[in-house]
Amino acid sequence: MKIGELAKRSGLTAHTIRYYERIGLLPYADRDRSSRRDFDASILAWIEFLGRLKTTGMPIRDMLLYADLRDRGSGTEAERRALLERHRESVRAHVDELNACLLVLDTKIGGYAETEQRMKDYDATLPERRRKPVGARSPRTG
Amino acid sequence: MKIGELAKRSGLTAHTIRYYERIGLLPYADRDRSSRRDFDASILAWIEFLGRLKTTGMPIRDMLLYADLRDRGSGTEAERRALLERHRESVRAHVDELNACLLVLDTKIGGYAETEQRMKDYDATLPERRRKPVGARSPRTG
DNA sequence: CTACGAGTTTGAGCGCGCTCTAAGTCAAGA
DNA sequence: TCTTGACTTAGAGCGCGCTCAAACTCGTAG
Repeated sequence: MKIGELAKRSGLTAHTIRYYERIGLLPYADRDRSSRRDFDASILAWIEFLGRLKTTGMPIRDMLLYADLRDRGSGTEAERRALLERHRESVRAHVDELNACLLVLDTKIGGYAETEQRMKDYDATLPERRRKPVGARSPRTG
Repeated sequence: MKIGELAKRSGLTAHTIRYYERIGLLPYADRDRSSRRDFDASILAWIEFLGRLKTTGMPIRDMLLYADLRDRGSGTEAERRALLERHRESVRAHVDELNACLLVLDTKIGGYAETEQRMKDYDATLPERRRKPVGARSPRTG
C-alpha cells in the first residue's frame, strides 16, 4: 500500500505518517525500487490503536515507550500491560473529572435557563405594547 | 489580595495570572499606589470556572468569547447559555469516546493477562530445575 | 541606610504535535 | 517524448498555552 492509500484509509495525512515513521511511532516502512514506502495492511491496526492512545490523551513520548516494547517483542508483555494499566487508570480518572465538570456545567446552564424564564415571566406582566422584541436586552439579571 | 496570594489560592502561577489578564481572560485588576495588582476575592470563583472549561478541553479562544459575553453583562445570557450548551455536548461526546477507548484498553490488557497466564501454565509443566526465574523472557508469545 | 523579597513591564522562548516548503525523483498515460 | 502527479528528503514554521528573563520599582525589616 502506498502512502496516499494509507493516508485515506487511516485518516492521517501523508505528512503525519512520514512524521510518525521518522520519530519511531511507526516502524520503518519497506521502500520500492524508487524509494517509495510500501506499507503492509497490518499497519492499519497499529495506527488505529495509536489513535486510541492519542484520543485518551497519551503523549507521544509514552506511545514511543510502548512502541519500543512492542518492537522488542516477547518478554516485554508485562511491561506493556503495566503501561496500559497505568494509562487506563489515568483515563478513568480523567473521565471522572469530566463528569464532575459536566455537573457544574449543568448547574450553570440551569441558572441561565432560570434567568431566561424570569425574563419571560416579567415580560408577560407588561401590557401588550410594551413587550420587548425577541432578543431585546432587559431587565438586568446579571 | 496580592498576586502571590491569589496564585496560592487558585493554583495558577503568578505568571499565568498575569498572562490571563493580558489576554483578557481575567478582568484588568485594580492596582495599588505602587502599581501592584489587588484582586477581589470574587475572582477565585471565575478562575475556578475557567479551570473547569480548561479541564473539559475548551480552547482559550472560546473562553475569551464567554468572558467577553460575561463582561457585557445582561442581555448576553442566551448566548452564554448556548455557548455552554454546545460545549457540554462536545464534552459528552468526548466522554463517550473515552469510554469506548477504555473498552479497547480493557480488551488489550486482557490479552496480555492471558499471555501471562499461558506462560505460567507452561512454566508449571516444566520439571522444577527448568523453571525460569521471575522476569525471564520465554517462551515467545508475540 | 541598606538589603531583601515581592511585585511590575515587555517581550522572548519553549514543548508539543504536527504541517508545510523546496527541490528533486520517478512511472505511467497522452 | 513530454507532462502529470504522486512520491522522496531535510528542515523550517506554526498554533497553542504557557513560562521565563531582564531590568526595574517598592515597602518593610534589620
